[in-house]
Order: sequence, then C-alpha cells, then structure tokens
Amino acid sequence: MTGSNMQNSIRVRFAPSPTGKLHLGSARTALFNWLFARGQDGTLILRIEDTDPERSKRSLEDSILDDLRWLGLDWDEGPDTCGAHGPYRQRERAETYRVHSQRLLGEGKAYPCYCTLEELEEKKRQAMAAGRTPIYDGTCRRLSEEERRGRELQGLKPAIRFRVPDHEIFFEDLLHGSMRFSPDVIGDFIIVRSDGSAGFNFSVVVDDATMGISHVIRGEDHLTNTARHVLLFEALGYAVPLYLHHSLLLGPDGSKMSKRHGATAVPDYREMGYLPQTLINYLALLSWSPPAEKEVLDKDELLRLFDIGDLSPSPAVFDKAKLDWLNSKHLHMAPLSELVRAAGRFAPEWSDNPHFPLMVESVLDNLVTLSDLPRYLAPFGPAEVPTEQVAHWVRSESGRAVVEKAIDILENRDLGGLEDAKQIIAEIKRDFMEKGLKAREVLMPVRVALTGKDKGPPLPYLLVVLGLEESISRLREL
RNA sequence: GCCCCCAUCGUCUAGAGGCCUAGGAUAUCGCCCUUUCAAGGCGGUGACGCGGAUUCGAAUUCCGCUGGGGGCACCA
Repeated sequence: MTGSNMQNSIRVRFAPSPTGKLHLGSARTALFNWLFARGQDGTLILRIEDTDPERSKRSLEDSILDDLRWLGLDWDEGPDTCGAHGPYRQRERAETYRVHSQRLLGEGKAYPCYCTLEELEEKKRQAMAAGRTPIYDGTCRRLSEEERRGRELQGLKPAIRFRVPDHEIFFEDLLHGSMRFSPDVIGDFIIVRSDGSAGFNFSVVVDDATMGISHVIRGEDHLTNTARHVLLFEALGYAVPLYLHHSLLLGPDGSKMSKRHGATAVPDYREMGYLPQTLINYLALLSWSPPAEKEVLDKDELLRLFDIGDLSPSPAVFDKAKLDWLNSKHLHMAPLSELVRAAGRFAPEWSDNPHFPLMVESVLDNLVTLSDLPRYLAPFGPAEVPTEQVAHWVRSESGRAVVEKAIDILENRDLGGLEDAKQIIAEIKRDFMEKGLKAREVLMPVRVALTGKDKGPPLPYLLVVLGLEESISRLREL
C-alpha cells in the first residue's frame, strides 16, 4: 500500500479483529476512517486486533485485507507495510503491553486479581439478581502484600485489573457532544488476562497512544467503553485522542446487523455480484446524505463531498432494495471493459466467447447484480422449443411470412457487426410495417424463431452473437 | 436491573423558530414510451411517536414519557 506523502498529524485507524469475514458494519467504519484520512491528508493505519487466540484466524486476516483492497480502501501503515509504529498485529505487541501494565502496577493504578472465573460468574449472577449493575466488586482491590503472596503460593495466576479512580469521566464526542460518566458504573476492569495477554480495552488504548492516533472513529457500540479508555489514557499519561462514534448499522428488524439478518459480510455481496463501488456508495449513504441531491456517487465524488461531521447520530437500517437500485446504476456507469472483467466468473460458460463484451452490453439494462447474467444471457444459447404461449408468433400466417423474408434478407447480406445487424432488423421491420403490421408482429416471430423465447436481448445483438449461418439455420428449422 | 445513545414517509434522508399546506431518494401504485424483459419519462399514496413548557409563531429549543438500540466479560 502506498500512502500519501503529505501526511500531517491526523492519524486514524481501522482495527478489525480477524474473527470473521469483513462485516458490512466494519466496512462502513473503515470507509468513514478512509474518507476522513484521505480527505484531510491524514494517515490511515490498519491494525489487526487478534488478541483473542480462540477466535482469531490468520486466514480471516488475509480475507479481510483482501476485501478492503477489493473495496479500494487502502491504508498507509499496516501488517503488510513497514511503518514506524509497528508491529500492527496486536499479538506481536505483547512486550509493549507488558511494559505499560507493569507501569500501572508499579504506580498502584492497577492490581493483581486472583478471583477465579467461577467466582466472578457467581458474583455477576448475584448482582443481576439483586438488581445491581454487574460490575466487579473489588475483592482483590485492597489485598495486602501478605494476602497476595498467599494466593501466589497457592499457585493462582492473577489477572491485572485497572483501579478505576473515584472521579467523574468527561470527554467530547465529535458527533454526540459532551459525555459524562460516573465511575460507579464502571468497576475495575481487566487489563491483562491471567494468561498474561492484554485485554481489549487495554491493548486498544496502548496501541492508540503509541501509534499516535489523533482521532478514533468507530461505532457507537464503543461509546461506553470510551469512558474506560479515557481513564487509561490519563493513567498512562498520554494525551486523549478525539473521539467520534458513528451510528450503528441495523438489520430490517432494527437491531444491530448480524448473521441472522442474512448476508452481512462484504465477500457475500462480492459473490452475489455487487460492484465494490456500489457498496462504497451505499455504505456512505447510511447516516449521511450528499449536499446536492445526487446520490449516485463514485469514490472521487464521495471524497469531495463527504464530511464526517455531517454524519447523522441516529442508526441506519440496511435496505437491500436501495442497494440493488444503486448497483444497477453503477453497472451502467462502469466502463464495459471493467464490467466484462468482473463478469467472467459469473458467466463462465460465456466468458470465452469473442462476443462476450457485446453480450454483457446487451443485457445491461436488465441486470441488478452480475449474478443475474446467466439468466439473461440464456437466449444466446441453444434455441428452445417454443412453449404454447409463444409458438403462435411463428405459426400465424404473417409470422411465417416474416421469417421467410428474414431468411431471404439474411442470405443476401454481410453481417460484420452490430451496425449491420441493426440495419438488417430495420429492413425486415420496414417492409412489413408498410404493409400495416405492428412492430411487435414483425419482430416477435423473428425473436421466437431465433431463440424459442419471447424475451431476450435486442435482436441485433442476437444476430451478431449467433452469426449469419446459425441465424439462418434456426430460422429455417421452423 | 443499571448506564449511555437515538427518535421526520416502509427504508435512507433534507430540514439548525416563520422559506414546511414538510423537500429528495428508494420501495410501492398508475400512466407514457417501447419488438420482449428491462431501462427511461411523468404522476399518485405515504412521515414530524406522545404530553407539557418557552414563543406572536416549533419538525426545529427545554423537560417528562414512550419506543428502539447499544453497553455493563479474563469477546472485540
């Protein structure tokens, strides 16, 4: 990834965890960060939050990077680059976390906690039952040195908890304004697990601090976590970054979009035949609207118009119908060559045909996604036996006459390209329309004779792709 | 349960006290165009959650309620 050379102090990050494929909601977060960074000449950092050894998979990291590239969201520093603030995988940053946690321990801002998982579970259950906020009760907070030694001798491996100070927490959110949290609702939280690995809240803060992150742009599900983060920044003596929590992406039922809403991963949409520019455009339209009323935008236009401060604070429901509409728009905007390249895998049985670009062009108006291709391209295949409903077109007297005439014209003409074909069709049409037939009474018999169907691409395309010989032979077969 | 966020057509949104008998997009319905299917053009249906307060005047400000969402892990 090549980055901007005109970097200033604006540094933002996108920090996916490789526990699943790139989610649409994550992609939207990535897009907001990207638009902000690229629009401000800032630096975009890609950080892999793989601290959960159970669920993190390297193959998923690869697929996330792959999907980000497919979307055209590039980064300046990340696991695949050599940046000054690396490494960019949290699992490779253990030493940094260790140093920082030791510091907090040494300063008494954190303490070892020997409570077992079972004990904690029970405490939580009791708190819930009693109607209290299920936060840590502070059992290990005031353990004496002796008590600690005692537990160590028992062979207990402590986790490290942050000692939440007894003062209110304030921070500004760029979208939500002033936020205030009481320390009573927070409770000492784990910063290092008993296996020695850093917890999420801790590694995020240490990384944001040591990577020089200036703006943290993330989903609103992190809004309450931010209170903890601010506390950690302060305890560590680092400057608190600016925060912006954007709205969440919702499923049709109004809850946070998740697997049970169906396809939620970027690669799912890729496979369904949506274009990357569609996804980018659509994701940007959720919680944001362009100042002019033009909604179909490419990445350059987005970059020019988008202002992260204009984001709406209220959540947005993902609407596939509008995504479909947008995709058909982008299908029309994309250069044919690009489309043909992307279309190949959706219509492998056709992609080697020298007329493939023409075929794609002929059905463009019908497509919602590229996966619709085979269905609409079918008329280019072997002719079908006409069903009863369509057979009448070629059985009628005028229908037969039209077909005869078409054969006659085709036998005496060259068929070089689309223009020739258009002329041929026009000629057939002209002849019979002068005799009082309607256009459809002329062209439907030809269509049915050629394909056996009453639906399909414009006739000139059919002629060119089928070729003169094949066209004539199909007309004759009738 | 506690804490936090949010609240305009089904959906995405415009609207920062009078320009709003609330605008656009999508979806939906109808008409036109059309060799088919589409695409396109035109038009219709459709929303300020409720209650107070402030004000000459509130979708727009304030409070309460209701509703929805998120968080409260040795997940991220």
